[in-house]
Amino acid sequence: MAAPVTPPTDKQAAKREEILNAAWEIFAKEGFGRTSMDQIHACVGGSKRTLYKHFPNKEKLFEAMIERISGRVIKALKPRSATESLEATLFRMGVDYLTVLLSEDGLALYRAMTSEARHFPELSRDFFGNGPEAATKSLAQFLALQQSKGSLPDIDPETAAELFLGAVRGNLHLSAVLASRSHSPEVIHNKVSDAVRAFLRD
Amino acid sequence: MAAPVTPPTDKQAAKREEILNAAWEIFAKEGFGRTSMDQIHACVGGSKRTLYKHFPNKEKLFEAMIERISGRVIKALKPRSATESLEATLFRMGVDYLTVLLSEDGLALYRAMTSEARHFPELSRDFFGNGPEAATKSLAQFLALQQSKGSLPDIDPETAAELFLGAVRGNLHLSAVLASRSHSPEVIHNKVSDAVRAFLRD
DNA sequence: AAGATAGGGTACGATATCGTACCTTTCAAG
DNA sequence: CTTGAAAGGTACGATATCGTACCCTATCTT
Repeated sequence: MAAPVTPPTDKQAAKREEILNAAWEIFAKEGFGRTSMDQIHACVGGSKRTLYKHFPNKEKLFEAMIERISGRVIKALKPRSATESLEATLFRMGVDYLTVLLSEDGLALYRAMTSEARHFPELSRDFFGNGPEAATKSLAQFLALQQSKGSLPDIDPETAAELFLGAVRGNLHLSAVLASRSHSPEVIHNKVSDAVRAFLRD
Repeated sequence: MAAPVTPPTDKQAAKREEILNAAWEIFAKEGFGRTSMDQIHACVGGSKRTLYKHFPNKEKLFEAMIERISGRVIKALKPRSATESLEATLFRMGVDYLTVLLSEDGLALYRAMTSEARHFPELSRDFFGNGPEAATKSLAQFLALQQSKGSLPDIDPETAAELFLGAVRGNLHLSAVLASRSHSPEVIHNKVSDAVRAFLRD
């Protein structure tokens, strides 16, 4: 006997996705406080009953939506395996990192997590841990490998990774978040290039 | 004849301060959306009429409060004149910068500006311009001076300043904002010390 | 084909919030 | 002492929002 209560899982899942997409659309633009369930309901269509069937309240909807988009953004942050030279790898990692951070979703997610960190502490802690901190650890691992090959001076790799990624962010992230400045790929490339040169002292 | 309509300006100003302090207390903890005028009114006491006499609505109160606290925080960011060695100056500037950024008010202000950047764009733009950007420019000026003395390689000073301050922030700021981690003065000192060493390549 | 189950559409109750109105109290000036 | 403006105290109206209740349609199982 198949589970009798969830046979048409596909449609339900599709509806769920639809709701989450609509919710993100509005939450990302307006923030948690200024977004009403009625707005989301109007955007997604259908009945309020089904909306509340999928997510029992606004908080739960917000959490589910954040976990979803967070997973997506963080996946884009995962470094690809490094087979190029030290300099090329640093450059590529920096560009990838900044590109995700400064993407529309990356910025909206960061704003949402910053705004609601006090009211959704586990959520934002997880975001930090799986996002920026994990990225730092990944880079640190790579740097440790390079040290074992003698291509890098013997500094604490995690410290070095943090310094490098901080330098890569520079003021770009702050200016995007606070001053709504958008940054072209060229600007990103130049900034990362500066950081790599300074890091490797060329 | 003294101005007949505003003789007790002192009391009015005192009341205004009181309101702004109460407002900051709650806004900083709860954010704009979750703070109600009734809460502020209850906290400051007195009549709602007088509250609205000083600030015609919630937005204006928020703006006035942000400008006030922002001015205070930014003033603390202004670098003292540098008379020590290059290394000592960099270190001191870094510590001062991080200390302000990671202070309770600094973090609350940053959260507020990030959360409300879309709805108070001039406010957050000014905050970025007078805060982090101005700090970068100050440091750049100092670095340019050092270059003219030959104590530093010939890189674009503003770029170098941005890289340095970014490295100083590292993950401390992110972890404080997103993961509510607090950082002792020792941690701050160590982090800045790392950044200075890397920057000067000692 | 018939009934059960999910979903659409909308109205509703409870509550909270913004900003105002009204009346009373304080307090300084003439 | 009188008087008039500023501030305290509180009630109120309008509106918005969260979550639920109802009722009707469509789709899927047996």
